[in-house]
Amino acid sequence: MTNSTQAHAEVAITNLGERATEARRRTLEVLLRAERPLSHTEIEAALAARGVLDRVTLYRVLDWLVAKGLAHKIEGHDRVWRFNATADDARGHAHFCCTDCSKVYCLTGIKPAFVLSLPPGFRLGEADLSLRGTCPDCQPR
Amino acid sequence: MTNSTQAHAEVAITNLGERATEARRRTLEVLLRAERPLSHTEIEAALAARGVLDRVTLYRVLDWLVAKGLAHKIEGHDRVWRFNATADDARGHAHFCCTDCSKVYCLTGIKPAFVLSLPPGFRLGEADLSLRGTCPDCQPR
DNA sequence: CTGAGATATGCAACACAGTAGCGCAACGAA
DNA sequence: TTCGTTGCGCTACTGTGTTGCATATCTCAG
Repeated sequence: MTNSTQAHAEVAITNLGERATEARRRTLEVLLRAERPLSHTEIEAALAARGVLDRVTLYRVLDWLVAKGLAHKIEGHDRVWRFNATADDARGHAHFCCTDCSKVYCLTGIKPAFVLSLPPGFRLGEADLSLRGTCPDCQPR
Repeated sequence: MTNSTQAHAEVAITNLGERATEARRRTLEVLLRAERPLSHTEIEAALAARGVLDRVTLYRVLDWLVAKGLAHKIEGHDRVWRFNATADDARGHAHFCCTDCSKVYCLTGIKPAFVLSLPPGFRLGEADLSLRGTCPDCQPR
């Protein structure tokens, strides 16, 4: 499992004809292994286990991954970016943000459907549906 | 017009049995007069015309207005809160954020409709639909 | 009217995510 | 090897929002 994720990360990068540097491989690895979007800080912590990566470098690597389409970037309700290895149906799914622990989950099953009646002059690019509530871990039982 | 907005602001506050201080009146006034949600900085600038208000006080006044239901707080894509005098149908409408000038607009006509099939264990609180694109002012003509 | 308690405000200092500039290291092509 | 390009790390900075505490202002009982 561990090794296959490593390999997957490396292949994904080299397939684009890009340099699979240590920083990029390890960062993508962390994202691929996570089952929910991670914040910069969470990624940093995850990486720290095997040697630290500079804070700024991590920001740049994450932006790079997003630019190359290997990751996507979503915003929580705490003014923090979170990152996700891009899945098959990346575009347009909803996100769920726990108001308790503030973890974010991708809800790939839910897509926003809304009446597209923008006022004149507005041109639509993208739409995000973001839900708030409590996640399974934080359910008052 | 100017005076009626002033009066409206004052009445809205005193109607709640709360103290209509200078800071609160003027802040609410600015929000009432704006036709789109304003950021802290924009509000500060608008207030500055008639004497400055402390940055922190403004933050507190805004939170107070939100707590009292006189304003609501939305988040843009730039990690900045924006505030809006609460309209009749405040809950659940969509917001449009211009990717060019990053101004935010309320689209009270559009409400998210989505299939509510949350995975087990998730409990839904609120939902935000946020749209991105270019606003009328920023249309490449 | 006055004084005590509650509430608002202002100031300074802080916390935190994210960014800019710059030098050096690693790579890759000639 | 050399040289240009790309990536990395360090330091310092920006902008938004927050905390703590002292002072000012309001309210209301007496």
